[in-house]
Amino acid sequence: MKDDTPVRRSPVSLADCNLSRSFELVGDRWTLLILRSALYGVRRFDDFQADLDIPRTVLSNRLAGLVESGIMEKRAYREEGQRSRVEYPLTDMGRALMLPFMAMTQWGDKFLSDGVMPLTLRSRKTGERISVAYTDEQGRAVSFADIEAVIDPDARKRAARKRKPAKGG
Amino acid sequence: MKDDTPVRRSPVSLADCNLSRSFELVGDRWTLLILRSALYGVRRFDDFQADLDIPRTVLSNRLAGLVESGIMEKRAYREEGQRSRVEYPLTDMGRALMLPFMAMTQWGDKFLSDGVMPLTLRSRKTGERISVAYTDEQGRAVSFADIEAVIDPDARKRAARKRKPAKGG
DNA sequence: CCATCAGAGTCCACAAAAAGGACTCAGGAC
DNA sequence: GTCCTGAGTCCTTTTTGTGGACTCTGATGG
Repeated sequence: MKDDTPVRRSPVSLADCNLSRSFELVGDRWTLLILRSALYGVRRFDDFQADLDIPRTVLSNRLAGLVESGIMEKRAYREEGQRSRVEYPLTDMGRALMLPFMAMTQWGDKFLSDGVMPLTLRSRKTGERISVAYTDEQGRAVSFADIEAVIDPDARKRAARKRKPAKGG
Repeated sequence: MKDDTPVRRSPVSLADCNLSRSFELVGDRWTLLILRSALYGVRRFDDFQADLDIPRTVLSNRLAGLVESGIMEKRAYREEGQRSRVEYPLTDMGRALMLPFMAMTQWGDKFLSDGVMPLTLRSRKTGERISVAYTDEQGRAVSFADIEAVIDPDARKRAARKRKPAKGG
């Protein structure tokens, strides 16, 4: 973001930063791996457990947290002549994590993969390879070099006003 | 990715998945926060420490890991008439994390923010707001609904061949 | 009606990692 | 020589994770 100016502190406080807030919900090794499996389609307790070889206590805690955050849902399901069981499908909020996760996958593809990519995206219509990139308002890709960050120094105040609009919002 | 087929296991093993490999390097709460500060421009040990209020032992360990991964660099710097000290700038590999991190920020903006965004991106040329999105090969934005995932079942084998090309690569 | 099975957990003992604070070490400046 | 600052290390306490056994529930089957 900066090239030679010495930055001593992040310009956005941890409490106001939507990135660090995201990390509070999903920024934990097991949570990230659970979400990876979930985005691949896994939904059931024992399937997560076997897929990731995660301790059952940890899985139980993480799933509860993800449900509380609204990223997953806890729901009963019933297979043919089976009794009712529980599954953990992603909500819209959870499915929206596909974009950052694919951006991260792309990063891994580039820097960690020997050039082999087990998972790629393609267009249903044209079959073209799809990637994640910066785009402008017309939906045209923009190179990283042409981008600058904008910090809104009043974000904290405006957030406070939004939360209790009685006091002047 | 799937809508009603029951998926029992991830189609890509943890060892082959470039997403889970990425998480091995950066998928830890403190590591993610250190990288956030680094992308904001922070570089020095005590600055990271104060910015994040991170225990010094943890910071020390994490920075060593990030240097070993090639995400950060450990380098001496010298200010005007000061003695030489150490800084931790991001490498190209580290700076490339801006894309997944901005994708994650966008997710936080949408789901966690009350609509307030302290950090946004804009085009240096046109001033337009920049966002992160799926794009096709011509650099045109594509909606999520038009995308499908493609799994390469031979990725594991091809990766092995790439790593020791003497045996037939 | 009793035993069995599978999914979805909980409980407990042990190990690893994080938190917090004091301490060290190096090299200029005073 | 003494002070100061940046960049760590060391040590103790607390928290979290790990791994395995155990529980609970409701269908199935003999």
